[in-house]
Amino acid sequence: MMQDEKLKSPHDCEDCPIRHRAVCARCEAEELEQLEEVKYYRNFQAGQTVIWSGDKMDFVGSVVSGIATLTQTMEDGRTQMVGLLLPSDFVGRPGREGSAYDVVATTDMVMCCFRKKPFEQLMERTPHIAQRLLEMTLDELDAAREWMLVLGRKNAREKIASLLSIIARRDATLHLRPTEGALVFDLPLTREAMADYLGLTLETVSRQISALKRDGVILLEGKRHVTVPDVSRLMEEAGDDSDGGMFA
Amino acid sequence: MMQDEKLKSPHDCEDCPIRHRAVCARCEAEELEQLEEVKYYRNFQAGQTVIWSGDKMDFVGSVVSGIATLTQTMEDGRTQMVGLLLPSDFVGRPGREGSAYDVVATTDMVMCCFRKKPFEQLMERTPHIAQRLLEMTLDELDAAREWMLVLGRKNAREKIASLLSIIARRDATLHLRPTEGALVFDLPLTREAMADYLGLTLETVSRQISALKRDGVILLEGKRHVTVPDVSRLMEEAGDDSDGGMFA
DNA sequence: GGTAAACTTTGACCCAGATCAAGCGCGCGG
DNA sequence: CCGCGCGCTTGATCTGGGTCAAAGTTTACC
Repeated sequence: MMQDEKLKSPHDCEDCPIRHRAVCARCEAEELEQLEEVKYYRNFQAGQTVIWSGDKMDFVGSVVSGIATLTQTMEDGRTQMVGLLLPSDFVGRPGREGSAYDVVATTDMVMCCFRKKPFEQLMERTPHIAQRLLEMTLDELDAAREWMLVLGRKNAREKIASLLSIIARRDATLHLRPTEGALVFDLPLTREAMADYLGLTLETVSRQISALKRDGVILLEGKRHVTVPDVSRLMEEAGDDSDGGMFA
Repeated sequence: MMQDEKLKSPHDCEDCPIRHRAVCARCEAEELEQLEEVKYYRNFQAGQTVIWSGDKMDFVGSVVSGIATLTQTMEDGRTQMVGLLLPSDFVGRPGREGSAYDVVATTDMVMCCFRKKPFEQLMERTPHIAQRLLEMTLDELDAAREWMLVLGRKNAREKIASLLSIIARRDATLHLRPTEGALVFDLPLTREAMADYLGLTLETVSRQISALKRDGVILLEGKRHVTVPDVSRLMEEAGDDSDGGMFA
């Protein structure tokens, strides 16, 4: 296991790729300067654990690039993914010592970290940060509740379709790819990780993906590269309102 | 359907039963005065809908007494409860027009409502409110994620045990009932509502409750009055660490 | 006090998804 | 170039919880 390196900030907040969507989105130039003082970057390799559940966290931060997962594990080993962290998502909880979940990088990842104590103090002085964090937390809560519907009431095929459409949607907003009608993206998760997200076994995930492919809902190139020829068809399969405000 | 009544505030914030746990918990006397100006109370009867999903909300507020549920419904009628609102819990989302969920009173309920616009403005001026709301939202997010594990990975018996232990725990913190060893409480939900919370059918809920009773994990008086003779036994059945910090 | 409606329990049966078991294909180190 | 390991697919079988059905119990309202 190579140790992750702490780098001197490789770039300014000003031209940070997540400048306008992360927890710092609303900050003024002067507020950014204060953040820069407690900030540092960390690189993680695919597969590396960022934080273990229960561990003391001395930082919070934002995903700059790459993808991480948030998972919970029972004593007997059953695991449930409870969050998928994409660029601009926030990691850690101000006002709490330890992490409640395992955070694992599933791809190589760069995080913009803030030392926890100073960040918490900064938050008290800087409403722009607290406001933005509240907004992001409310969004995450909505996402978590939407996922509760998926876990509690959807069948395996609908679950897979739901996951694909969420990844597709987030991927689309990320690197603004218009692609009229069809969507193309890479799955950032193994079949097993998908199973952990969906409350299924990896075998069922594999079977349902094969079924969606067979039925023409998706096209696969290799195991990970997905094309969705008809997005509203996918949404139907997910059991959601078709075209739920997608063309906004 | 009798129309709910809008009452002139029946009591002062100062002696409000949820004064120190609701969104106003951190407010100073002077801040409370400002809140009082935009506040009013509403009573709901058991079974009454507080807000329909999608409806425009012109207020936010706190549950003062009674219990409400937050549910999501698919077009074909499948429903999933995504939240249980107990006294001091916050209803509504600042910065969003409509409600994403149905909110339904399951018992007679009193809500302390704030007109939405003025509340939002107040929040910008009053860090104590925003801070507290952030804290409460983070707690709800943790609860939602814990519930994702329940929905995704636990079997029916563990689900029921999890629900019982959550209700017992929240009930205990509510009206500080020490009751060494044994816990006693009333189920605030029908079997069907429990099923909607747990992603089960009401038949399975009924069967598993009977099984827990048969096995001596719980005692029932009538359908709703529950005694838990051994809390750590219940936690075991739920698949959680036994005595997870319960005796704090 | 009686009847209807709502809620709950229990039984019989079935099926979606879990489990167990092979085997494939690709990338990597030797 | 080979062989090993990991991720993935597919098949066979099993089972927990869903579905359908009936009947018991409580509550609410005439």
